[in-house]
Amino acid sequence: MTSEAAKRQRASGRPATIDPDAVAGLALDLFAEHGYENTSMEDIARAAGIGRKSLYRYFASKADLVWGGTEPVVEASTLAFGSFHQQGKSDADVLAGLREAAAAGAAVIPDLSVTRGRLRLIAEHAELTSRSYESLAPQREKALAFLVESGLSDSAARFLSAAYLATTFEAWMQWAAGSDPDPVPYLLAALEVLRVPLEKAGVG
Amino acid sequence: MTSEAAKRQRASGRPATIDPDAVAGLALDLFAEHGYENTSMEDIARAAGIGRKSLYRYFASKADLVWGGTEPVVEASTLAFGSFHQQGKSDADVLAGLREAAAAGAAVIPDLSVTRGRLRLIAEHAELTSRSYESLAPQREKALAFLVESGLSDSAARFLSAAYLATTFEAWMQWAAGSDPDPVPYLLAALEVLRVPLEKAGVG
DNA sequence: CATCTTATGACACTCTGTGTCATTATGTAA
DNA sequence: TTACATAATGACACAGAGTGTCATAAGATG
Repeated sequence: MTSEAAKRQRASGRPATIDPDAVAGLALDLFAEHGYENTSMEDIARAAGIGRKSLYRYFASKADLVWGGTEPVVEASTLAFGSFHQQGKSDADVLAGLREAAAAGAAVIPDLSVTRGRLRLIAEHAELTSRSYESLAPQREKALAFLVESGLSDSAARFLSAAYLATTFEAWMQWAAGSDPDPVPYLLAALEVLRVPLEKAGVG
Repeated sequence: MTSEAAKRQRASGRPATIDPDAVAGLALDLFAEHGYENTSMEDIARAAGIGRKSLYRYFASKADLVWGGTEPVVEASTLAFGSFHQQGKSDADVLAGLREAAAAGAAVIPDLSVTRGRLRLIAEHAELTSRSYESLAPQREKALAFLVESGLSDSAARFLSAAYLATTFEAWMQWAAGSDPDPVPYLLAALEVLRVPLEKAGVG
């Protein structure tokens, strides 16, 4: 039994026999070998030795096999947002908070080569690229909350958080397209195009 | 025969009998009445008095019925980018070019109330919101080309165009959620969060 | 061993999106 | 008027995503 399976273990009842991480990795291998659209959910289930319905119990969609494991990144970013405030820094320098959060998110990724493979697969398929808006929604919410707490108007905070997500995603894509080991310089360069509006205001 | 059908008319052969605009409008009505996911392509085809296959000949996907008619907006934005350069303005003020392009795009929309309805439908369905990345791709390319021509590095231009699209989309969504007649103030406010990096450089 | 909990997968279903192909309608030329 | 070319049309069939139901299997607990 893997650690992932152990996590799902309850006090009683049948324990999980499927390791989601292993299945996702296997799916990524199949996608790399035969192509994303040429690999059906049934193919993946068969290769994993499980049923198609069981596969859907762990992954709500085919895209979830690629977009996945972002919870630790969001969690690390959220912690960075929180500690940034706790350090009593100025609200005027919210951009520094965004930079720290982006870097903190990147820092918790265990295997960057796997992430690079996932991002390249995402870049190659519009169906997966589109998914970014949904998949990054939790990060957007955390950034929005941070910006509102920093004193920005709701409207300005929404604009800035939208730009924050779009630029950092673009940074990750640029990093994935190359071979540089460290994504952080890309993230910092991306955030250079952002600024906090002087009036901190929205429309009007 | 409508003007739209006339546009598709060739020198010879059977002329089109289906008006895509009418079909899309009818589809929007059905979505509003029964909900997006409760309305199948077959329902729409039946209501329009055509076959499902014919419906797919005019609209590549169900989402295309909602995301559609953006070509004039892209065209107007592109023209604004071009005339901005022709006026011999400084490359340093590329943000003004982005503002003009965004406003020019909004100016060519014939019926804003229809656009508001479409955007609200998009806001309510993650499936449609996700589509923004693909649907806005042409605008992203035009903005990217403009920024590169303005002297930005390819990397910085990609970051800025990503932020441009994300913020203007967010502006449209905020406008659609309210009742203000003019979307331009939202667009201008959104672009206030952008800046041109001083070194105009990318990573490194 | 009995029982409870949960994973599992078989079955059936709707819907999206695609491909093929015969048919029909209409404009143009002989 | 008669071919003829062109393109719209829709009938049929199909793969695959995603969902719902339900009987069964398997392991943990008492």
